[in-house]
Amino acid sequence: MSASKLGTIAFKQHDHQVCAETTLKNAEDYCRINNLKLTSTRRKVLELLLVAHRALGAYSLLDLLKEAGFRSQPTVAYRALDFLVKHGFAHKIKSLNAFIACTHPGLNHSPAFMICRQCEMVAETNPEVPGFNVLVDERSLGFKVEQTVIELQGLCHSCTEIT
Amino acid sequence: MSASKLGTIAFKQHDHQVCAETTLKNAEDYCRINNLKLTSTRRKVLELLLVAHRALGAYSLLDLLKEAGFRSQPTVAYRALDFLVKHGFAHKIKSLNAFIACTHPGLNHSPAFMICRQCEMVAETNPEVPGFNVLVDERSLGFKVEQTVIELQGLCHSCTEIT
DNA sequence: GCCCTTATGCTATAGTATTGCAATAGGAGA
DNA sequence: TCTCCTATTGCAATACTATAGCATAAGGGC
Repeated sequence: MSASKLGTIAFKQHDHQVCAETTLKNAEDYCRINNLKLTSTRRKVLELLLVAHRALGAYSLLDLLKEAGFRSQPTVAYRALDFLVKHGFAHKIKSLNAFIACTHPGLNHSPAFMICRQCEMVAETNPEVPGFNVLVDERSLGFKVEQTVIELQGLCHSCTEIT
Repeated sequence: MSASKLGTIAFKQHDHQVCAETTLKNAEDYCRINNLKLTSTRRKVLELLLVAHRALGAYSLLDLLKEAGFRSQPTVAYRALDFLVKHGFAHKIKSLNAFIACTHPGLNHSPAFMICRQCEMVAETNPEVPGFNVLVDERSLGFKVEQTVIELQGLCHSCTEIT
């Protein structure tokens, strides 16, 4: 049985390649509509992140870019990542200094991430995911929240079972 | 009027020097009781963090250590910081790659931080701070949370008023 | 005194990210 | 088409953050 047949609710099963292609197509559409340029480097970086299906450091990405025949100076990766993050196609995981593709881009959303310390999978929550809820009352906090970084580290369902 | 007379609820006013001394004394007590060694470098780093009263990068800290007559190799700062973080005397703010003193150390707590992008102040929430609440239901998430990184970026009360 | 553990000294290097400036490409408007 | 403008890319250097490895020293228990 292939690994893609296994899974849990949050770290759910699917074919990465199909998932990647669909998301890439969506990204292209989104860019066309919003007059953004998904240049070949940017597209490749997004594709690499999607196929990897986990968080990648900028320099790992750079290696992959190199293999794919792109230039491999840091700026190449960082510039593409800046673009992708800025427009919601990817997120930076601060805990890992790494980047992950976003599967529902375009929204200016601030998701939370669940990072499995064992299998290194990163799951992004979205408003539909039950079980997680952050309540912020800016008035009583005395703080105007503009951005949130919420990263939960622990064990995903699969890894909990194994242990 | 001194800056210490001003303030908000979350970023509340107080005399940093007094605050620092009290917290340092508490840290000493805690270490004595728990058989930990608050060596002079560790103590100095904690003091510097407390007096700065904001997040400091390891290398800023290193500069301050140097001024204070300590050695200034990175390991000096990082080792002290490791100790302080490990035992709850300080926290690392991942968003900033910087460190901040904790004013209620010893507890193995996972606080949330509010980071003002304007004045760079960092406030640590604790369970008593109203207005902030994270609800995690591990069962429905399918994820066993071991550690949390929660960092809110925005504007503190004072900076909101000014703007 | 001896052993063990923890902390420090020291050097080197790994890993992450940005700056600055020149060159180029592609679209908008004359 | 030509020109201007803006966004992107090429390129080199450098800044910033963090850890590894191994030798030495300090302190506590027996």
